[in-house]
Amino acid sequence: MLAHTAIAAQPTRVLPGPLASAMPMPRVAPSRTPTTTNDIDPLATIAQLRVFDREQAIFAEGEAADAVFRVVDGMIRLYKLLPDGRRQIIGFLQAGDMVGLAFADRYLYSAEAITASTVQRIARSQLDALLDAQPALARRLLSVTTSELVAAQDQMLLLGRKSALEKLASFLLALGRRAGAGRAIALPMSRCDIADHLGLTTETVSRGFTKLKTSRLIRILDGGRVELLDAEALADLADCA
Amino acid sequence: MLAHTAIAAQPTRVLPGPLASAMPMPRVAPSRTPTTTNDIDPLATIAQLRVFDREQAIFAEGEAADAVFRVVDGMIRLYKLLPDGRRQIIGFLQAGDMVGLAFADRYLYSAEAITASTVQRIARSQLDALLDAQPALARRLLSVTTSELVAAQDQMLLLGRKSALEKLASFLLALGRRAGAGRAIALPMSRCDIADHLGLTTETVSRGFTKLKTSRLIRILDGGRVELLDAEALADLADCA
DNA sequence: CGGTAGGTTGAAAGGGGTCAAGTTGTGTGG
DNA sequence: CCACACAACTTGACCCCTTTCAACCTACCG
Repeated sequence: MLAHTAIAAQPTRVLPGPLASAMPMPRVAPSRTPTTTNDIDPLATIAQLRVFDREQAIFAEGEAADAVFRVVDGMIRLYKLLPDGRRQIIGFLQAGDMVGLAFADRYLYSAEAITASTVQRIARSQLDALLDAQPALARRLLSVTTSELVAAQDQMLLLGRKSALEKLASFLLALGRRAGAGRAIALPMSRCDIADHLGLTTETVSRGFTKLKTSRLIRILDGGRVELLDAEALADLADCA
Repeated sequence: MLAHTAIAAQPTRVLPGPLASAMPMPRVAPSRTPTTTNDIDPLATIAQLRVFDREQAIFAEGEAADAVFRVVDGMIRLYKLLPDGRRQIIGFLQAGDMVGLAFADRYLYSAEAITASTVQRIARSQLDALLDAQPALARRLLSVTTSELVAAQDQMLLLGRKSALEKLASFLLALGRRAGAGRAIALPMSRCDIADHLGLTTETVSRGFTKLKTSRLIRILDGGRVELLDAEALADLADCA
């Protein structure tokens, strides 16, 4: 349950701010947030783009929380550790998700890039100023945070009350819902990451994948991708959650 | 893991709004929220006070979410159910806590009074209007919601990675932190409630209490109250979380 | 091609669940 | 105020799902 091989704290490249508007417009929490305003994103104007390598740390639990982040591209894991090394992955973040909206003075979890990732970095001081200037922004952030809270509550139900196979089915369906469209899902995270997200061990996750494969509910494609062959049966397995 | 004997949906008494200001001023999420403004609470002006009996339902998962609530007195449980009846208690709410800030059009969990409770009911339409009139309120709600998210993340770590005894110790310490002051903690909820909050069974919770008792870490007082005899040893057991 | 990390599979052990039987506590009615 | 009924809680014995420990396989990368 270890292998936390985060390498460095400094991003590979730091792109200056103005380039932000040249990037593909990041949506705010796609499929989870009912976006109310569709005008130019005010956050993008004060964000600094940063690129992180695979397995690189973005910030660590306990560090001064001087910035919040929004994922533009790639995948990030957020996790908390117990003193003896047991790890719980709080969530996997994809394009559009916000990170670090804790409003505590220290980060309460760690963040690492799973794949090479691009994130917007928004300094706390600038965010506070922007919140003063644009009060409507607080309502959008409230909406985003509320969506995260809903996801967290679903995860509590999963962790507290579901069996290993139910957890795995729920996890794949949730990923599928985010990916939408085709039924092929990218699984860039390791079995260990999945285990630490679902409160299981790598072995149990692996056995679960095998069982879902032999039951013809999923199919493993190349490049660590998975196809959901029978979403309905999976939903049944996942106990409707 | 069942025994969900919620009785009625209508509150016992409905007190008219103006009385709100005569009640003891509810703090916003005590010990979890750094209260920034100390002026008269704007929510109280549009809130309607309601009293619920012990074991009475406040709202149920799936109902139209036409109001949010704030606990003035008593204790509330929030929970989600799986189709087969397995229950996960999302949280126990006490004075100052907010309920139902989901901003979905349906409640995503159920709420029931554990003890006789007084809550402020705030209609969604009125809350929206108030948010328009007082943009600063959104930032306070954002702060409250963020605190809930932090608590939810701690709970994920607990559910996913802690042993039964560690879960129980963490739970008692968290309650103790909220109660503050003396080390006697009120435990108005049943063993079944605690079990459904910690992802355990009543039997395991009961065995845990016995073990903590015989280890002289806690002492059971009358009226379902518990005294933490050795908070440090408990914190050790809880793995610092 | 060889080394290594990640993944799969097997066998055994254990923590917590399940089932069952007491015990305590509490609210109600006589 | 006491007696009863019922629910909540506790304790014990057994079982099972997941973990643990271990071996092996596979893929990627130098």
